[in-house]
Amino acid sequence: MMRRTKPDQPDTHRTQQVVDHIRSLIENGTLQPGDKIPPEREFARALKISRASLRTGIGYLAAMGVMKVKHGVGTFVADGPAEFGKASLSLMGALHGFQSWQMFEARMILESQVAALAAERGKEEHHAAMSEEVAEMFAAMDAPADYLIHDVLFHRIIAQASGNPILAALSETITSALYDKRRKTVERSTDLRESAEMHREIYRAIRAHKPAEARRLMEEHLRMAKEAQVMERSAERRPAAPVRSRAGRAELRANLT
Amino acid sequence: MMRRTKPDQPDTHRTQQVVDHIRSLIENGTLQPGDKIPPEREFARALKISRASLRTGIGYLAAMGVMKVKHGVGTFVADGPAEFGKASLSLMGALHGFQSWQMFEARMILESQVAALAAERGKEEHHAAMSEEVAEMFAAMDAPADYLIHDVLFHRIIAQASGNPILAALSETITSALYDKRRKTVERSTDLRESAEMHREIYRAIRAHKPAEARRLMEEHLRMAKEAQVMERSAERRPAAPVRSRAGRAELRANLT
DNA sequence: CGTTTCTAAGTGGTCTGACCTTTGACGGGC
DNA sequence: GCCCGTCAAAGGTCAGACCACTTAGAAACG
Repeated sequence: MMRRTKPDQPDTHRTQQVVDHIRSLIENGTLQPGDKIPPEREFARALKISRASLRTGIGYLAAMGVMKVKHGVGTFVADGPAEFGKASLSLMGALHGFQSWQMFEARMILESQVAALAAERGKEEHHAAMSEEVAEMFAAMDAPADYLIHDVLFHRIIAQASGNPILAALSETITSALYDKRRKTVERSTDLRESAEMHREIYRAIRAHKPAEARRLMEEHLRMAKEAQVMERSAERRPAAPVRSRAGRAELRANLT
Repeated sequence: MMRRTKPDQPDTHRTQQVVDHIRSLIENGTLQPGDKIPPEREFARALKISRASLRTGIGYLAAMGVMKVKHGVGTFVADGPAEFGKASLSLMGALHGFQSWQMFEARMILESQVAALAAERGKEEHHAAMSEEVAEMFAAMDAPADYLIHDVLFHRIIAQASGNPILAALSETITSALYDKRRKTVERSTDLRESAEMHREIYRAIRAHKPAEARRLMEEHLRMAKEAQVMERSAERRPAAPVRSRAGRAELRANLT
């Protein structure tokens, strides 16, 4: 019964093969954040696969934020703060009907807890960095765009100070989505002084290792930030996409063996 | 000075073009979860791009969990619960040195808050579904694998009952990563009765609309679950990958215009 | 007639190899 | 010494052929 053309290897799919290979390179330390991988043609030859397949695998990793591709320069291992796919949130928003208040709610829950952890575990280096950003915020109160940058930086440092990179990555995912939206309306903001002062208070609570207070202040801060942003885009388009009804019982079973 | 062969369009990169096109199809309701997109050859011709480029774009969307491709069948819009790239967490774990306790900590923070929200907002349909899963857990106490499935389902329903799909997606991301790990050790578990009873208590707190109690019980449950899992894989490999030191000041500035 | 098996069409996966576009660096001209 | 043209390197796109997996319907069998 003439056997198939099944030479030998189980020959897992190429994409998977590439991802696994690079994963192992990262795990054993051969590749570190910021490193450059070999040119596609060369790397493909080394892995004994076509350049097209290699590209598929790299594309997959790039989509998840694990790698960064620069046209005409090379492909690198991501080195910024961990994050779960920038486009991800907005894409999934379109797909699952995410609402603005839900983003704020999620952010509030995450960041307030993160602030509490930062108050428990923050080290001197973090306090110094936070202090610096607060100072920069006060200095940039009349330059909304600059202010925003230091605002984001401040929150990023807190996330780092929490000592939990996973929570930091989750926060980063939501914050960066919000940041993109914010950048468009920030020029209209007012009361940056009050905002800066709240940041200073949060900073003090964290430096003084007061978790409960840090959490409370962060919640208050985000609550006000939300209202401010809603106000900033008062006169704006309201497409109001039709929100499809929620999942049925059946689809909950997805991915369970 | 002879201009380039620049016919007309700004000609954004192909991948982006594909992603944007599909995004718009989703946003205007032409594509809904579960729908199938046209065959690659046909779709590529319609978009006036090569099949290879189309595939790159689809690959990007698939990597982020927005689409699902099935060899020999077709490509579909994802329909399961929202999630941020399954492989994502484990890949990023390798890259940023995620630790097990950090996953549990993140899960505890997210799920306890989610449980509180579910207690506030849960509807009858959710209570019914939760009740059913609890019953199934009691019925599967001597079949760890089955038990695990209903366990995951139970938590998934709570996430859905929270009324915040973003938080649900974040929980799902972490839970599914933990689920993969757990599946390997679950056969060794004991005390499933106690676990089932805790689930029942959580269910009761949510049904009774007691947020604070639901949060407390969920925290307690996850704390025990963590200890149980640590115990399950007592005699196991401990590679202890070298955790690279944390980010420097510079890389914090990433992605800020 | 019902069941099993085979076959072919449809669709995603991979390969090859050529050509285009973007960067960055080197080096000559002013 | 500065500016700009040129070129090599590396990623991006294309075209077309062929491979591999699924499914459904046809054909053979009981």
